[in-house]
Amino acid sequence: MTRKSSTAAANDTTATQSPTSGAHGARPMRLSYLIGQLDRIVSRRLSEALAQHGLTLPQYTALSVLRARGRSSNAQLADRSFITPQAANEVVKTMESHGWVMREPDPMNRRIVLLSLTEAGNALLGQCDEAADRVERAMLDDMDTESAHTLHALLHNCARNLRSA
Amino acid sequence: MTRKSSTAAANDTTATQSPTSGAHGARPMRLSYLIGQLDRIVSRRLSEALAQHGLTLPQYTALSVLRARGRSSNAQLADRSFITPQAANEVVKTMESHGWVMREPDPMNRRIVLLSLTEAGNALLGQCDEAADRVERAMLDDMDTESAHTLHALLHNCARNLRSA
DNA sequence: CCCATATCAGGAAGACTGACATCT
DNA sequence: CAGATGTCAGTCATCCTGATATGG
Repeated sequence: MTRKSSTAAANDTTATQSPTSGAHGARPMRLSYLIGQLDRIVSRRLSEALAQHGLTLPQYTALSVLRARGRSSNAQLADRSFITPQAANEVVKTMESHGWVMREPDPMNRRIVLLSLTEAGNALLGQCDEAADRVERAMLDDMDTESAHTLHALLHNCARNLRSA
Repeated sequence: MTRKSSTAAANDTTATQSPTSGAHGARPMRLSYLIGQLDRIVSRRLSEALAQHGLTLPQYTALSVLRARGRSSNAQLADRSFITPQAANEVVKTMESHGWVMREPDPMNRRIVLLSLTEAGNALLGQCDEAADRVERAMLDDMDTESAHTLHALLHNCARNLRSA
């Protein structure tokens, strides 16, 4: 029984008024709060789904990045996964031992190790995509295709704005 | 200099084709990926901004929830912050020692401890709101008010769908 | 007896900073 | 020598699971 969003609202003694802040109750939560909340829920759902296939969320992210961008150095992978090169290296080491990714020296630069998906990694990724699709479909639920597309564009825009800032 | 989204694209050896996956290059990243990415960036920015006021992101979240919802039990706070009661308790203990939140026994149920903002906590929260506003303004940047409102609604909808599922 | 709440204890996963060697 | 990369080591903040005690 892992935190099933319980029955918390049971004993809702909902103080009619806070002692310090004058007005509350209908105050809209800020965007950063909603983003964090949603990420928490999605990550949890996704992790549960991926666990059935034997991999973690960071691993799934790395595999997705490698498929989308093709051969990448560890530094590139880290940058695109928004984690540190050290953290990315940890993930890669584990996945290489499982035979999901390959590491081969860059013919152009002996200092760089290029990473890419193996056949096994690509196949596993395909299976996990289905699991991820199920989670996202549940998330979108009633929303139409256009709304989903709008959300995609808005999120992308927000990330771009903050990255360039 | 902490990971300034570096100059990674420098040595872009961009393999013209992945060895395993046939087609890639323009594959759109899935929503869960974008959500995670954006949360990472926002959290980092927000944490930096909040640090100047002496508090962490989980603390800011807890203070915000307490202001928005009024007196709450630790269990309620945890549920609304999407963390475990134990984690919430950790945050509360620290904040109580700083004098930002008050703990008083529920007159209706001696087992429950009600949490609420102190004057100091409310004042500090107000200062941090300004810092958070700056981050969100940078995030929205060129987007108009309507887009921001749309994003807010969509995120809220997604979270609701997954929570009820 | 059963459930919810609060809280203590232990521990695991992730990410960060610092340091160092190698290569361009 | 400067810049970029990969990697090892240490550390830390956050969150989790497990267990206990108490109240409704």
